[in-house]
Amino acid sequence: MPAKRSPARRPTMKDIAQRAGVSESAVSFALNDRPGVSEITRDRVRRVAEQLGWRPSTAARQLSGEGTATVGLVLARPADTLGVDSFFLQLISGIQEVLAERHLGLLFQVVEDVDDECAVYRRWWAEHRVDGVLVVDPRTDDARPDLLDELGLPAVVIGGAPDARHPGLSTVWADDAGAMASVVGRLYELGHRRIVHIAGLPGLAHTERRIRTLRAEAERRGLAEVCSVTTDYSDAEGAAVTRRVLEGGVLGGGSPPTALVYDNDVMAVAGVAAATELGFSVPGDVSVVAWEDSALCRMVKPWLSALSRDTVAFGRTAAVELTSLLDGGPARAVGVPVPGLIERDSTGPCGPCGA
Amino acid sequence: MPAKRSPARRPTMKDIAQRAGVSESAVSFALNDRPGVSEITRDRVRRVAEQLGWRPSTAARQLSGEGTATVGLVLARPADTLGVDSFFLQLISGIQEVLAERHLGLLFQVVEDVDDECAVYRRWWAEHRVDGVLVVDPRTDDARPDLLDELGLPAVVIGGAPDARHPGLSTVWADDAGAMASVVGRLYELGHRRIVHIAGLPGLAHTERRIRTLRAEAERRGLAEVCSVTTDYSDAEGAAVTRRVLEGGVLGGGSPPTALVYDNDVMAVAGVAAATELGFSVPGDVSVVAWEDSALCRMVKPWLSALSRDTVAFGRTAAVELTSLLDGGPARAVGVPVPGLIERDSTGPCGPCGA
DNA sequence: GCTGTGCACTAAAGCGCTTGAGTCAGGTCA
DNA sequence: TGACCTGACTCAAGCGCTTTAGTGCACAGC
Repeated sequence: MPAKRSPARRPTMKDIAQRAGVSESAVSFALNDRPGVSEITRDRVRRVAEQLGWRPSTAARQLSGEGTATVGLVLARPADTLGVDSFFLQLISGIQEVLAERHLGLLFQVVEDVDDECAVYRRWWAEHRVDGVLVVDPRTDDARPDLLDELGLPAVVIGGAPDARHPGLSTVWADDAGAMASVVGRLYELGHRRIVHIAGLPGLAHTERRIRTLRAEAERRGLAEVCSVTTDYSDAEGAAVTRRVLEGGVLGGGSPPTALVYDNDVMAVAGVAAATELGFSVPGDVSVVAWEDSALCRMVKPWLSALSRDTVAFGRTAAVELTSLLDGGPARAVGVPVPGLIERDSTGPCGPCGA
Repeated sequence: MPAKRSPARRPTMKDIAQRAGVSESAVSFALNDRPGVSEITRDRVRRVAEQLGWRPSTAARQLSGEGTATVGLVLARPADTLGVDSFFLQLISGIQEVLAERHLGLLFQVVEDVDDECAVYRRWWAEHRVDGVLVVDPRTDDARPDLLDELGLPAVVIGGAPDARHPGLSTVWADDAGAMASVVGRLYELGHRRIVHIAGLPGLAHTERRIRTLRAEAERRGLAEVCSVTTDYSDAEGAAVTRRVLEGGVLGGGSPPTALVYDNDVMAVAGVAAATELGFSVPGDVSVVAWEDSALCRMVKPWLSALSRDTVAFGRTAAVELTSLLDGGPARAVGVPVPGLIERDSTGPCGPCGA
């Protein structure tokens, strides 16, 4: 027989009942603030429970109809796209702040694509693993809301637009459209007329929203030479697209734009490097704005102007919505503050441009 | 009554039993590959289960003595330190690859410090939430191994040194000492005699190991002007320390070093920026090595020479060890390949230095 | 014919908790 | 005095599984 050190035993309600001299039910009532026991007994039970270091077994609790006290989050991005992006860890740490308070666990999974993600939801649901989920990276044509509806799994969509077709889902959304409009406005003010938007993954709801807004704003202002190019968010594509754009291969007329808006910080940094290599000075020849602020933006020269928002708070808000949903609250759509443009050194007036 | 769409019902073993015309026990035997049913019955049961989309309820399963099919990972780092570091997401995605295969869930939590981390372990244990845990950022004076021993929670320590005092814990470790020795060796070869190591958090086991090794190597080679400075891994401290070091405030004699070794990529990048600002050219005046390779290292000029390892594989290895532990395998200490130095443009021969 | 053996399968207990249906003492009211 | 509450508890069932101890049957050996 292996001399395995016998681990401590977990106390159960039965232990408490015995010690306190009452029935298990009484213990249950006492510990769950249900009527049916006197205050005196309740106190005694609570004390014993504390003293024994008792915590309810989530499994047992769940089996008798309560929830699992766990929410799920799945990230559908290939491992390498995940790398440098600081967004998710920040988001998650915001989420955790709220969940930890309520002793809710976070079940986390990384998968390759949305189909796998759906499979995970099904499995979690069938295995009774989670009470609800947080959905990130909503898409324009997204199978997930329908699925979650079908499964009856409470969910909040992070970064989606409010969606009338799924009244059961909460949404926490940032006003990308507003932010994009303000960026374009500011660039216009600085004299820029030729703008390229190096966007993120096509199909992502916020990517499409930004692209639409850019187009709308351009039309409104009568700018013909404005466009978006989608990428995979990687530094490699950021650099490649930047080269293509600056060599005149994208905008009409064969000449380069005077302002570039990148959908994340990683691409912006890579883009600036690429631009510099091609002999473009930033912001002399071309202005650069990064969507998403982070330490990265202050690690390169020139420091990048960036759209900054409080990602941790974003996560917190999402978690709060989910807990409220779990408490039986109504599904809602709540907005978070519009990202603000922090102007550092990578943006400037359009000099001898527009020629 | 609210017109709530009734969600799909989860099928249970009872449903399968009925449909297949056998008892629940038979179903259990069939589905768990236990003897006691004929192959014919087993097949029939399996087919029915599949057709019904049945998955075992983790709660029920656990309540009857099986595990929870969940492992835990807690990250004890303040939210802001978490930011730019690509290490953890990579590690986690490696871990996931292995866990997903076995349908193990990953319970994830971010906390402030190790005390909180211990509290989480206790809670998880008491609530029966996890079958085992992955421990990261081992420290020189670490309370966690003792605690996990006491709780009898299977665990693998990621990045620790093999630890004879805790025979129950597995360890997955990288040979930092070897890597540091090789870096010092290479720098020595290039003519560098004055080296400063901008280390990570003090108290972290691998930080201390690297510092010790650096000192040992310096002594062995008779280098007097070599030292380590600890930081919090942030770009801010990386830059600040770099300035202090280059202004001669750290090494004896008041003159700057000719080579800098940074414990992560973020600090290395920030450091190069700081050095450039002070008028030092890289690698002309000072060579720079980053410990941990990532896209970041190729986003700045000059491209950074870096110690590279396969972090995703690191995570995979750790997860494999944990699953083997859960299967009743023995605790082991397994090494992963020593990080290799990729020489890019930030390292070069020590020119007119050593004067 | 009887016991023995092996096999395929069923019955039922039990895991730790919640909960609806009792039970029982003490008080109220007619 | 007896019917009737009410508050404080206890009982026991049940959640969905696993598992131990059967049960019933076919076949073998004496």
